Amino acid sequence: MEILPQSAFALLRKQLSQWYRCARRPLPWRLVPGVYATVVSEIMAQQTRIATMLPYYENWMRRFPDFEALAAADEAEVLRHWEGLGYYSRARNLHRLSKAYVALAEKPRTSQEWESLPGIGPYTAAAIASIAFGHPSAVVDGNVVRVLARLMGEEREFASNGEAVKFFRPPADELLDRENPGAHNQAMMELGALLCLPKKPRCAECPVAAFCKSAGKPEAEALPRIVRRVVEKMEVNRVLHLENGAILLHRIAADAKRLAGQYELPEPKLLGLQPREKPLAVRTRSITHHRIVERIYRHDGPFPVKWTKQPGLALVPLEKLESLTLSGPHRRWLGEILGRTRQN
DNA sequence: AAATCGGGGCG
DNA sequence: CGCCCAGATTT
Repeated sequence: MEILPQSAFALLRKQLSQWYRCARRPLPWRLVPGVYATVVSEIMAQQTRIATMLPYYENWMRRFPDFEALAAADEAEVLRHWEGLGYYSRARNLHRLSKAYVALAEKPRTSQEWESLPGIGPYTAAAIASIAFGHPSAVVDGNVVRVLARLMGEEREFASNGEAVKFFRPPADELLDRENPGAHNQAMMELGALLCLPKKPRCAECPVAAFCKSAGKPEAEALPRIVRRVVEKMEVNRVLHLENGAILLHRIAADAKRLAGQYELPEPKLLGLQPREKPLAVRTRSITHHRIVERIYRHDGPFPVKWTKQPGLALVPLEKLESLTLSGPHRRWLGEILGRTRQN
């Protein structure tokens, strides 16, 4: 896998590491590093922008400062701290991981050892082993795929993100700075996050532009070429019903595939209602390849069918909302809608 | 190999 | 509305 002439590798690594030392963001897991901080930050960052997960990270570390604290916590409280971040299996797996970790006499160190723990795949295992233990395992995430595709001028079309990750693993391994793998891996990702942007890359500021086949060219923006899934649109109606300082909520079944055990505003069909003309509020959210428009209708009663017969429906006093895990952005919605309703 | 997870922010 | 983010797991 010929990326560059051998003589160029050492200089590229040096340019990259010098840039990284100055340009790296002062992220909390860099300021207060450690094995636990690395694990939590890497799992929270999966498929999630750093800016999005940052407040969750701070809150999480206050409540669960180490593996022991997390292992001792209830799953309900763990999920409550993940509420709104999405991909909730990450939180369950991190909880399981902590319980397994504290029970281990020999703690995992290598990438291979970490990958046997729940929620740890190839990327996260390599990240933990390199950053927290200095082991020479190269990471390949979305940033690294983009940086390498442009560096190498790789124009082939990949059928999926996974295929691209597989393709760029050998060159990532070859390029890895084995003397300083943690900083090198983070530098590659930081380059993708700060300069080698998906659109309008800032090649003029790039420390490795001299080695890059796409630097300064308009073609850079088109790399990597990955076939993306079509976005599916969905529409959902929901009912807001308030009664004596309580709100009607639907608890999603514990064995449901998605959002198990979480609370949401009930859909009209659960209550035998038809959505009326004018929604109280309209909210849009998205997850992976879904884009969901949700219309929230106010209903003061009465109900055509006795809803108390429906499983999972319950009137929850507003002051008890704090301890429940609400689905996705529901807590934010309720804050907005109830705040407005109160004024009316 | 492909689908799923039903989150969010940006241009 | 399209794109993509420090991906992993299930099918």
